[in-house]
Amino acid sequence: MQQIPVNSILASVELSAWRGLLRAHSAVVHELDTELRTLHDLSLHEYEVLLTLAEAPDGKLRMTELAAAVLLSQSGLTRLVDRLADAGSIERARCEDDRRGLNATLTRSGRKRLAEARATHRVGVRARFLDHFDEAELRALAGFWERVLPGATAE
Amino acid sequence: MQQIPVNSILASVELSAWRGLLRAHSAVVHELDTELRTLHDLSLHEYEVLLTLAEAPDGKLRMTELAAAVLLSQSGLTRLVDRLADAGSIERARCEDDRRGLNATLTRSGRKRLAEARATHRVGVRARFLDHFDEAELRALAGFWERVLPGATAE
DNA sequence: CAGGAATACTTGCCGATACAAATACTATAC
DNA sequence: GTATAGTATTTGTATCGGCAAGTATTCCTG
Repeated sequence: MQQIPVNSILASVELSAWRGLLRAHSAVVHELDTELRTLHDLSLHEYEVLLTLAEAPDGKLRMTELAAAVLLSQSGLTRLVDRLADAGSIERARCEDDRRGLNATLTRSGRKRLAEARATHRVGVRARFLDHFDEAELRALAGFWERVLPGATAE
Repeated sequence: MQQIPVNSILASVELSAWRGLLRAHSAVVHELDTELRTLHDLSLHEYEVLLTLAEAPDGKLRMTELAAAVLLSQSGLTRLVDRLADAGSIERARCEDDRRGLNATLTRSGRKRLAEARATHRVGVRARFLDHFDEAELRALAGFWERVLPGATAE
């Protein structure tokens, strides 16, 4: 898959492809995060938690599932949910069939908050990322990520 | 550049392209970081600082340049360099022509540390990212990042 | 060449996150 | 059914990184 000598310094295309990813990710994510914080007092991670909950089958998810979905450690998620719960956007309910577990759900206010933020974020992601590509390229990108990630890239 | 209704929910290809980026970045970076920490007691950021210094024209860089190169705030860089200096990998020298500034340089031990880590990291980046693509795709990726980043993606 | 603005860097402080240990509950083995 | 192991979550503690304020030095303007 490569005709570059295997132990050499990374070739220039490789560097551009790899470092470019780091830079692009950093720049775009930082801007989107700042935008959400400024306009909606929500971090990108918090936004993703609200969104993930909104899209969950029954509108509820276990803490562990939520942590996996937003790429956060369990303890990280616990505190993030603490914050969202303090803000009244989320509620935790002891799971009836397995009383170790908790289901997080959006409150009415959380749903409202998400709807507002979602409009902002959708536009932001388009403007800073998606609009730079045509549909074939987006498809190509999606395919690339599947190769890199053995696991899922699904919505 | 898009035939998707502008205010709709993000279409599925878009989601895969965007969320895939987030996931792929997170997974790959996390693994590379862990690898460097485990094998060389160096974070990815620390590694990048050492590498950036090694590749600098005179082997030295001002703190500000370094901060920009590794995508860190100035204060973040100050502390990172503190750590590397405590570890004996870097030295800070008051800049003679502008005595506000400091030049960071690698020590002999820092150079050695970098050389070791570099071998690991090169293989790691290939295995987890670069090897999934052929050369044309790498070129395509590099081009994508240039679009997303108005600024440089150069080595 | 004095005084004020700008620049380079560091420090004080704080928030976010991770890892490991603790807690609470469930499942399994006997 | 009790003991043991396993799972779900939280809490204790530490680190990393950011912002804003502080210090030192240089640049600019008259």
